[in-house]
Amino acid sequence: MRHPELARALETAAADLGADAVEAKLERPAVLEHGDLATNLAMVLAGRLNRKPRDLAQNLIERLDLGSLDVESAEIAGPGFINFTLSRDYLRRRVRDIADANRDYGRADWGEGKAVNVEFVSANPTGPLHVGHGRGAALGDAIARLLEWTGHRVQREFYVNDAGAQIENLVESVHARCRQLSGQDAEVPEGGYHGEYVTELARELQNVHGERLDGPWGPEEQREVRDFVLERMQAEQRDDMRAFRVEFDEFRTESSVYGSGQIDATIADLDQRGLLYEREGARWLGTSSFGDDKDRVLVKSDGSYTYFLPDIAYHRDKALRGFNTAIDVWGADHHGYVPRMKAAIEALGLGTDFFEAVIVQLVRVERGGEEVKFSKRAGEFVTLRDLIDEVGTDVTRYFFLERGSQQQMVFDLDLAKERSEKNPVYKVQYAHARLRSVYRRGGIDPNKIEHDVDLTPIVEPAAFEMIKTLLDFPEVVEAAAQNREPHRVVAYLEELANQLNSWYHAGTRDESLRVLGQEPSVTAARLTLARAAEIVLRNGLEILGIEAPEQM
RNA sequence: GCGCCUGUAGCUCAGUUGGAUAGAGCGUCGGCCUCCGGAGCCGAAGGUCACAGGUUCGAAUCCUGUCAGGCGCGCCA
Repeated sequence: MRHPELARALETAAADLGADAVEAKLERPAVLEHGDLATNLAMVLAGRLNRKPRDLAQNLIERLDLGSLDVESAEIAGPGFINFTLSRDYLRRRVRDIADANRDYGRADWGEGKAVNVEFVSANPTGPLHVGHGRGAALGDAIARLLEWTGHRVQREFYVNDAGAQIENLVESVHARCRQLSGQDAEVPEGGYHGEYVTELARELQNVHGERLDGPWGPEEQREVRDFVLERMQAEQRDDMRAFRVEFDEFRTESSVYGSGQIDATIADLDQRGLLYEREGARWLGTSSFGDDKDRVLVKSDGSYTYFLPDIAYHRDKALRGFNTAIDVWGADHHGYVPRMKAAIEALGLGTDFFEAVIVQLVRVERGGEEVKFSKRAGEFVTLRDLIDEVGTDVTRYFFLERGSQQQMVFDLDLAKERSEKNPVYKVQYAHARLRSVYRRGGIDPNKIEHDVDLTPIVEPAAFEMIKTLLDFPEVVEAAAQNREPHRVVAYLEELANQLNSWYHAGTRDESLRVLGQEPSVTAARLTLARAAEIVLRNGLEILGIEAPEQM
């Protein structure tokens, strides 16, 4: 909960006592008895001013005009905390602010319109997306949403590695299946793709081309099949992403980087900066002067490029396109790649803040306590499509977003399929639906709920606890956006849902605590609070890309 | 061998950027509700924050070391 006036007053008081340019931090104490807000300012200043913290706290308090700051009491506690209890009227007023802000509550403008490119998923077009991609997709999209909520201009981007050897590998695998389908002896090559979908591709090709593809393939056939396979796989991945409620603004292909002359431009750029050198017939980039373990090859001795070079060119292009920041969501197996990319970015003179990598750890899927390893269609892994089909987009996104991305996670299918409040997704969605249903039962149009009503009928301590949680929302959004950590929003929503549900359930035991059927003034006040809670639940779910249902 | 990530309740995970008495869900146990079952409601038990030092008014959080797990260390992509 923010209280800028109080924070400023504390800073002024600190300056009066001889400590200027300090920032007064206010936080919600963990225990009720410690009031509504607390500051450790006196303890922070004690060392600097060489004074006793508790005395300092006393001096600070004396310099505050408590009444005008809506502070009812300010108490010194423990080693030197100052615990503030705010007037109930202040809290009630701020409920009204939430209802007024409505869909904008939680939004901020500190992003100052900066352009951020968020690149995620970026799967090879060689097969269906798997659960790991799903986690990256949920994370990348939620980060994008968080940045949008905090005043950034965001582009969601998917990098398609359509030029690598893996495509040829898939084409060879399809070739083998084609021959098998026509009754010939053929083996999927070593390290090839074995999933059922490869056979599907072969079958489709046969339907189109008949027997033409049964024999050996010349360059013509190779190219045709390659194009076909690329298009099919990309289309499928796009469909999966759409089903997962992720819309990319841009699919950038590796081949377009090759075709645009940016490789040469990148080489020239680095060369001009004197960071390239030749050794053993290869061209190296001196990444080790920018924090990398060792220098890296860009052009191999046979004249071909390493994977690294087009990747640098691609990221350089992000800067040329005008982005202030490029965030990449990468799987944990690529984390070792981060230092060299950061080094390359710095070598290009783009600074240390332009590029950011968010690492997402592995997902293990379990059913009945046992790991689920394979999907029928993909063979070696569980596909995202399997998860969506089985438990739905909302649940899948929520589960992926619930944990810190650096945390390896277990996806518990049994819990995910549970359609009760045991399942945290439903608990949060129920909380929202419940409030919508209160409006329906009361024949109330939520958009016409009067905010400017007398809120003094709100007196229950539980209600004020919930109000304080509602007031925390903008700070949670800010911290989540700054740290690229959507899971903070999830944890917050679960806490809010718990409070809301228990506020609501109190009415099933004691009718006088219900929203509807009270004195008109009481119902009106509680409706405004309900509205504020509904708004926060809805806005929070929107940040996660999860639906806020009218009813369950 | 080196680097990065992780280690918190039986399980899955949070922990307000160093704050006060470490939290939630699942599971377990008790009560309520229910024809039964499920769901739901109320409550309880459950902790050497991997371990050992250090930094300071204060450490799950920062530093050092150890242990355990994951990942990565190509002129592969």
